[in-house]
Amino acid sequence: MSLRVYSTLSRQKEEFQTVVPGQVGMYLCGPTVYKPAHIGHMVGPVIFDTVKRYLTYSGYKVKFVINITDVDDKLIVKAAEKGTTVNALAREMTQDYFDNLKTMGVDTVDLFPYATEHIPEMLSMIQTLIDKGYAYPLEGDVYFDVSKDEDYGALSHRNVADMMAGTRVEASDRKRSPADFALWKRSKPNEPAWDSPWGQGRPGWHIECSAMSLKHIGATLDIHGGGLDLMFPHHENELAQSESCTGHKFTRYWLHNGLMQSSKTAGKIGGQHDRHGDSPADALAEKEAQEAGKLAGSKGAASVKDLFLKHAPETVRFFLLATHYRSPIDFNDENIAETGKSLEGFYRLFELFQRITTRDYFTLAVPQLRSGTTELSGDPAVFFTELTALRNRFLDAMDDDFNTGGAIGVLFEMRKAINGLVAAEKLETAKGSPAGMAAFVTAMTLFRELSSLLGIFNAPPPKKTGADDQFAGELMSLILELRAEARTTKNWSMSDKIRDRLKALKVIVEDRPESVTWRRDV
RNA sequence: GGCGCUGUAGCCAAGUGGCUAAGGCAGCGGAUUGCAAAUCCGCCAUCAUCGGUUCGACUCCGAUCAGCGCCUCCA
Repeated sequence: MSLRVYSTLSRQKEEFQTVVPGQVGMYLCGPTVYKPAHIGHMVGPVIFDTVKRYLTYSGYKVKFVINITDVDDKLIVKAAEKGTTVNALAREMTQDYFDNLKTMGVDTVDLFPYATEHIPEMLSMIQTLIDKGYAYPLEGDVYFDVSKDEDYGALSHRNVADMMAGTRVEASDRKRSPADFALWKRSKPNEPAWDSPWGQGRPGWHIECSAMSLKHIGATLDIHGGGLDLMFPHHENELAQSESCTGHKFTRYWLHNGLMQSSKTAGKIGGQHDRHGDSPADALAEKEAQEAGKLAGSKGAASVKDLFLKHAPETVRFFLLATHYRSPIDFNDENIAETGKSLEGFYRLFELFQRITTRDYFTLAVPQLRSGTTELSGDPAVFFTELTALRNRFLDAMDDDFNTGGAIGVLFEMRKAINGLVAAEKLETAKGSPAGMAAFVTAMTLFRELSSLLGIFNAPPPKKTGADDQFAGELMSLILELRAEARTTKNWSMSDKIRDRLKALKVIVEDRPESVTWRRDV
């Protein structure tokens, strides 16, 4: 099967064909760096990091760009609140963002362009739009004239008249139409400002993405990603500006990811949402409830760094990818904790591999390209037949609009199949055959090849608290040695007492055919 | 009001015009174990409701109910 992707513009899955064969230009709308990132900010990067991994594996050369918005109203307000400068705040929060990306395993981004470093490109674009009659300067601002763009609204499937009907936009007397949006805003005193043909000012929100994507990728992007909330007005406006400016199709495939939701608060205020009918007080309460249930708007949304105090980053990444990227994700501690539990079985498998083969799973050399995928042949033949089928299902799922949830399901099945092999071939005892061992290694190599496409299981899981302490390790050796003596004399009550008491201390002891292992379970 | 999305087992979740509707977590039964743990095997869903199209629908269409998003410079 070849790759198909769902594009918001056409509202259907399309055959994936790039502008330049074999190459992909991918642009993702990044953060406005005015506050610490929360989990919602990580969704897009994790998803598109995974997309890049898969495209690269499929043989494409991918350029992946995420912009950093470092000038914006919110930044200005926040910097003033904190008594710092816009620049200093932006730098601090950008670093926070980068730290979080790294922790989440997002390491395939090629470039993070900054808005403030692309002012000349934006000015040039704005000038072109004015020259072509798509934009008009007004008292130091410059607006895009929506009425000049016949396709306006195509992406979000709405038209200007309908939108106006429902909004309480006070018709700004200054703009020709309330729907017109700012390309350039004149600055007030003490605000960041740049010289322009229209006076001192700063860029509007949307123009930076148009200018930076044009400069760093080209007039036509293969993939433009972002959260569903950005579809309108941000992406609609980008689209309008860019196509009006360059005359080329702006983006081949629009990929929008679903948003994080918190079930803790969402839905508590029931009833039909009617923004016109409610009393002001009700409307306010309703809005607050909605804001709280919506991570992005919630002032109280935990920062990513706080989240990592409770959950391992790999668990969070796995959790995000277990649901299709276009679906909303219900984010709460219980759901993530459950994901954490379901990962334990994989960690057991990696330990098993180490124990049996004495090889380090995480340094297994794996194929980097689909064309060079792990060869699956040998004994037992039925096992290899099963592996082949599983691999095909995994890749088919990924080919179908990056269905990571389906692919993850295949990983669980692969885990079961491999554990089954180990049991059937008695690999954990001295009776294991060379062919069985070889099959085990091959299967784990394939597992690593596929799981790495999701950016997971690339490194050993973090040790549980206390388990990496050398002193604790030595004590455990001593205890287990004494327990082993008790067991040789069949002193089961002593043996069991030790194990039970350790269990109360969150130390799990496992007696295996030829060894005893322990681990922390916190 | 306008434009959209979602509703699959106790919970999370993939998917399909017809063959057994993935997988995980929890639960139950069994194998294994001195007993456990881990692992394996087995069990656990008339796919929100009603109607229509069809030889046949959970899948397509319509209505209803419920939840949610955007229209307000949130990823």
